[in-house]
Amino acid sequence: MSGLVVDSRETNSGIPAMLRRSGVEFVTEELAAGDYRIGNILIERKTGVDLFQSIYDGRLFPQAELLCQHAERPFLLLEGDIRAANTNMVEDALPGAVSALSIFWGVQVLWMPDSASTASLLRCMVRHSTEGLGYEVPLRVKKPKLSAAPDGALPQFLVEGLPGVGAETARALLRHFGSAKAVFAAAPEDLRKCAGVGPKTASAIDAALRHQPTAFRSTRAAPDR
Amino acid sequence: MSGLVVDSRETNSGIPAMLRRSGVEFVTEELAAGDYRIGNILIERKTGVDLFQSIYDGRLFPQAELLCQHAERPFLLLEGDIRAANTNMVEDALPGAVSALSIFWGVQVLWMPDSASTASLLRCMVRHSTEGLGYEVPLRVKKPKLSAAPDGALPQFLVEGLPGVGAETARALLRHFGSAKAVFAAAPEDLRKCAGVGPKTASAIDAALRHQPTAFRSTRAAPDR
DNA sequence: TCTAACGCCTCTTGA
DNA sequence: TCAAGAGGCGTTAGA
Ligand SMILES: [Mg+2]
Ligand SMILES: [Mg+2]
Repeated sequence: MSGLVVDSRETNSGIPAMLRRSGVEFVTEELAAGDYRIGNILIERKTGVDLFQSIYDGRLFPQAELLCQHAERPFLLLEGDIRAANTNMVEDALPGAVSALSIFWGVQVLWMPDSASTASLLRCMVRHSTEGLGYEVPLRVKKPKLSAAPDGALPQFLVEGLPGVGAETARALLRHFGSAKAVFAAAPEDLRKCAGVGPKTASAIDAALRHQPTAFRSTRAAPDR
Repeated sequence: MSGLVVDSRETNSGIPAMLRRSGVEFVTEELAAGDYRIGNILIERKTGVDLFQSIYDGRLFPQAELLCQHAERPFLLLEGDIRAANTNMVEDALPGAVSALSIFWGVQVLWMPDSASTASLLRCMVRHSTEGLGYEVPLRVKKPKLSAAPDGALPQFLVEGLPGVGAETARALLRHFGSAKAVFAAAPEDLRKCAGVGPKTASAIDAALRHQPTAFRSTRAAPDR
């Protein structure tokens, strides 16, 4: 996917320089909307002062509008101590603005404490959207290791993966059927014979085991669009 | 449209109380995913500590997956000085997580400085999504397009419980055998036909599935001695 | 999340 | 066809 484009007016924020220093490649252009573009992502960066100024003179929503016209995934990236910048507006101005931006325009509103963090975030977003994460994310983490785990740890862990099955039920199932393999092979009627498994859990288990997945979320490579 | 539903476990955050005080109506339920639901919007709220804890024990992405399964518009609402909560993790973990959630899961990430602002934000979101802004805005909603949540998460989760099997191998096994049930029923020789499974992994898997545990570590009752 | 270390798998080589 | 070795990839652990 396409790389990073930085709006020429962002130069004096110091962020482009930080990006360059950390080896991020980008081109500088005058963007019609937003400050940073990464593929279909378009980011408007604002300090607290910028933000309240925009709210004050009614430019915030038109700007969001513009952002939406130029990209599918609009972001507002707030930077620094936002609340301190609100000198003469009601407290609810911030939540109100964020709510409207997110609900009506689909704008994501992020916050970073300073411009160095903003640069890190941009660096990450560029990497993720051009190269992906580099691996598929594991859904199950902290497995009991085979050696030096108590006798029933691994089978219990396996069986606990079933929907509606926690530690108690997992043990009950294992006692009843003997092994994880047997549990996984059991018919729903037989599962129900085990304490803690009712009709709902039994059919959820059966469905989970039989389900033939067709698609997995991929994080290894850059997302398509 | 529909009103606000609050997860019962959010009660002690103080936010439901604030909402009630400011006259927002809501019902309390145990939500399967997320903390607040407004129509097709589902919001998971996290403080900095929550966030890093979730990253640390690998629950963040599975949670995001769940969020995506339960709503068309998944939100992550970060609260407070997030970065300050990162005590012992690589600095890039925060931007990395935010970027990944947004890019790969299509989660809309928002930020509010504190829980009072969160309450205001929720109040605004309820109002905005049920009544509109209340005044005329140049409205051009462009929905961020979310790819439909893939259906492989649960089977992958189950199969990943096997020793030596991570995200990659779990998917390979599921593609090869079709369902978790089939994977768990497979003979070691057949497991080996699958990329990523050699003799060691195959027999470790077989052993884990066949093993008949005799003892479980019990924490329910006081230890015997 | 990222980073680093480790272990396993696969493929190639060579006989 | 088999055995051995190098290299790459995937899994794990730790922060
Ligand atoms: Mg700007
Ligand atoms: Mg929460």
